[in-house]
Amino acid sequence: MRWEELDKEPCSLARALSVVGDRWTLLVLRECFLGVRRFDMFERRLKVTRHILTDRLKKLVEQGVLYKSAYQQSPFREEYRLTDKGLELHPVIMTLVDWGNKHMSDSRGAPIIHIHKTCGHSMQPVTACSHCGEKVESNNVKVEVGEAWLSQAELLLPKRVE
Amino acid sequence: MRWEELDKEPCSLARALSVVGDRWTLLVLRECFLGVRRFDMFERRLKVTRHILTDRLKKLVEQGVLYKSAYQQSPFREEYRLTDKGLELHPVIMTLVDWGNKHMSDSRGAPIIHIHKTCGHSMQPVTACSHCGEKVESNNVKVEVGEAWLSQAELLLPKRVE
DNA sequence: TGCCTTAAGTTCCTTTATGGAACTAATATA
DNA sequence: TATATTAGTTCCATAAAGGAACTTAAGGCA
Repeated sequence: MRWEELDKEPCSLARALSVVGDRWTLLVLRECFLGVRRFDMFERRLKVTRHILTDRLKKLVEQGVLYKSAYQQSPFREEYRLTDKGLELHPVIMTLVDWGNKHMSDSRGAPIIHIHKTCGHSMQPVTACSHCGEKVESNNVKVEVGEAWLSQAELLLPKRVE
Repeated sequence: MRWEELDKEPCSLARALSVVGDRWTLLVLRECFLGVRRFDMFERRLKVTRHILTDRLKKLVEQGVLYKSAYQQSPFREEYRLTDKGLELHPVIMTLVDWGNKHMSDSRGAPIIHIHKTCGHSMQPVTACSHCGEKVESNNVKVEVGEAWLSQAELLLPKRVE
């Protein structure tokens, strides 16, 4: 399979990765969540080459994750801001940060700390069930294919090995 | 910055992405969570070329996300299985699937449905605070740099734009 | 006026990575 | 003996990433 065909797959992970699954894209979005909006700020902070940055920002705008907003008229300049679709990637980034904190830290401990402003405490993100509120883990979740997708997605779920 | 230096950054997102942030890696892990263990099964299901698959599996083993386990002696064959470090990527994948379901679906609706086996209901993953249990969103979380990292990470958090 | 700076890119070129197909090696099976 | 299975490797063409220089449209300043 080629990478560009990923958005046609009957799988929401594949489709999500067709937007945020390549090099640098999630780091660009990290900057957005930290309040960065302008091209030169992204460039200085990410130290990524300009044409990769141009490409990623353009694709994120095309996908509706960011939008461009003029911040001055002469000369005309635009900045990049998160749409609602983009803001909803926050759990993805927090969950990745949490995994990195747990599994990629050295003796100095976690580089990043999340503070829940509502309760005032430092926190880890817990993935919970929207129905019962309990913590969800890989061994108590079953993956099914949506009805309308059954015909195209028959091969998505393998015959279970055990 | 070059991609290979990402694991040295004082940022857990960068470090996490140095392991799972390139093309195909998270799709390989999707297959692992669905029970796939053997090289040819990964290949048939992902339709990715063999040397990319070899490379990704090798890196995931090096990073401690997968481990190799012999399943027959003659000829000697090994399969790939998730370590605890790998299993803890489940929230990342679920959260990405949920975003894909919400934002990348067409008129047929979500391709993937999660069933919480414990309560028996279909569910969406909700990212909650480990301290108070409430739902966490981008506007009620503050990101701070861990004390031991302050000197190296002074530039990680930008001066706020507003 | 001429020269330097800022912001947001483009262009050019070299080095890596990806994608596709064919080849290898050690058995097992017909 | 010929073919199949499993897990790769090798070779080659195309695409993406990385680095540096160039562009464009102002604004500031000597």
